[in-house]
Amino acid sequence: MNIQLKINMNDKLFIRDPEQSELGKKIILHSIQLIHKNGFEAFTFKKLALDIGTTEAGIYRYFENKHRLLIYLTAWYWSWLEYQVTFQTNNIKDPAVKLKQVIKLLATTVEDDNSTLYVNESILHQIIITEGTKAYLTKRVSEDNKDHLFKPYKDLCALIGNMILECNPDYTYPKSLASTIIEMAHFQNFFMNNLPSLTDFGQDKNEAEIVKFLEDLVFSSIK
Amino acid sequence: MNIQLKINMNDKLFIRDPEQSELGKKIILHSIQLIHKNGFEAFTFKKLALDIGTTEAGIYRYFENKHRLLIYLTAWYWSWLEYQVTFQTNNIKDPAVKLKQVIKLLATTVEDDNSTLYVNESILHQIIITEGTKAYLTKRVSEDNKDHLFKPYKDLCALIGNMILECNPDYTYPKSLASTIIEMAHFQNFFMNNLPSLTDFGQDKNEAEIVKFLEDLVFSSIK
DNA sequence: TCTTGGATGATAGTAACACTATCTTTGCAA
DNA sequence: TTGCAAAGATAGTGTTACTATCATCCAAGA
Repeated sequence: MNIQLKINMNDKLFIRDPEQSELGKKIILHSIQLIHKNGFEAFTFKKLALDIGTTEAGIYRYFENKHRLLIYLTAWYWSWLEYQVTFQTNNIKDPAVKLKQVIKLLATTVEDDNSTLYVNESILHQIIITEGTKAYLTKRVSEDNKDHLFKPYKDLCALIGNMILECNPDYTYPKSLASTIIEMAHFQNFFMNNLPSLTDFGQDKNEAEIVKFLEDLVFSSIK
Repeated sequence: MNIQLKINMNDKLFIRDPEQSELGKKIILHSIQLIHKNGFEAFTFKKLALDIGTTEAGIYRYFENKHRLLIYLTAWYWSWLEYQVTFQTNNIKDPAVKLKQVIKLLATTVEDDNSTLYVNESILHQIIITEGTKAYLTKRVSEDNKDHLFKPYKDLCALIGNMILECNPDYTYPKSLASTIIEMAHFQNFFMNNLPSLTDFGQDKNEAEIVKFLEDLVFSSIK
């Protein structure tokens, strides 16, 4: 089976759709590599252009600025992850089993998905851990939200929130618990690898421990 | 009673101690105002100098760059908060009551503390919500951690972790739960005010709801 | 076959940002 | 009174974050 996955992106995220051209795809591919390598702060369109072999102006024809590109990458990731969640929980009847599967998907290193050609999901996952929150932790968040730039994130959160309600329809905080496990899946991972004393996983640095912590957190809460 | 609170800062955080001079104190005072007003990305030493009525070079004599200044402000805040936590939970015997008090301190708007003259804790709290994680979500995190720049944050986390253990010595994830409630006290607040559909507090935007959510989360987990 | 328009390349330019350097002035302290 | 450190004043450099313009190239349509 050779299926290709096409994620529809909100067209306010870009000036010209990067999926519609070779240069556009290169921008996505190389920006993921560069941001991963040097971090978002050190990432510039000049360096990206040099890396690709095009010019700065060329990049600006696709994205307004690097912050928009970051929002694009995060939006792409959340959309892809929502698809993964839907796919991987399909046909699971027991809502608790379903929720465990989701936690695993959130907190475990993703394998590179070959049905998307110019995105390395594994590296993108690393970027989301370190840079993901910077997409919305800005003064522009409300404006950007009005343009629906964070819809994929909110959709995933709503999906998980509903799964929580499936487990316990009386639980009072499904959405907050959903956003908590999404963010903590990433933060605990970052802490484990960089500031281990903030976690209980410092010894073996094992993602499975994060999964166990989150499962304990969630299932204790919804009981 | 007129007591003044002096927080001892790691001297790797600055080039010249801002608490030792008028100009230094102005830098702290005005940087808090400017970052709060325009956000950390738009904040520059040029603008800060103009705001204070000094020159760019003057600021650079105190702080290496704006990122170091941000780490300074966050470190100050966490130290101050640890003091508040210690003070406000003093003489409370029941560990559960203690922990509830801590959650309230974390998730509730702080009043400006008049025992610190040139820091407005209330505004600083807002900054920490939006910009706090940017202090450590960088490529430099390990180096900065080696210089103990995040010690106040880690100390607070350890303190709360120990309170959790006081409630239940058998709980497996005290440190991760501590870092979770610290971060979530802020994230849920940010979401409530900016991306409300990620929370269950969209209607009345009441911080007391966040407190209830966190209490439920914590006490369900440690049972 | 010609042409036309859209994508790209090449080049240039500007304002702001992130510093560094140097020299002068000020104020207080030995 | 001299001396020294903090602060002010000014200048300069390389980089970042764009914007503008003009040339080229290529594929689709007339």
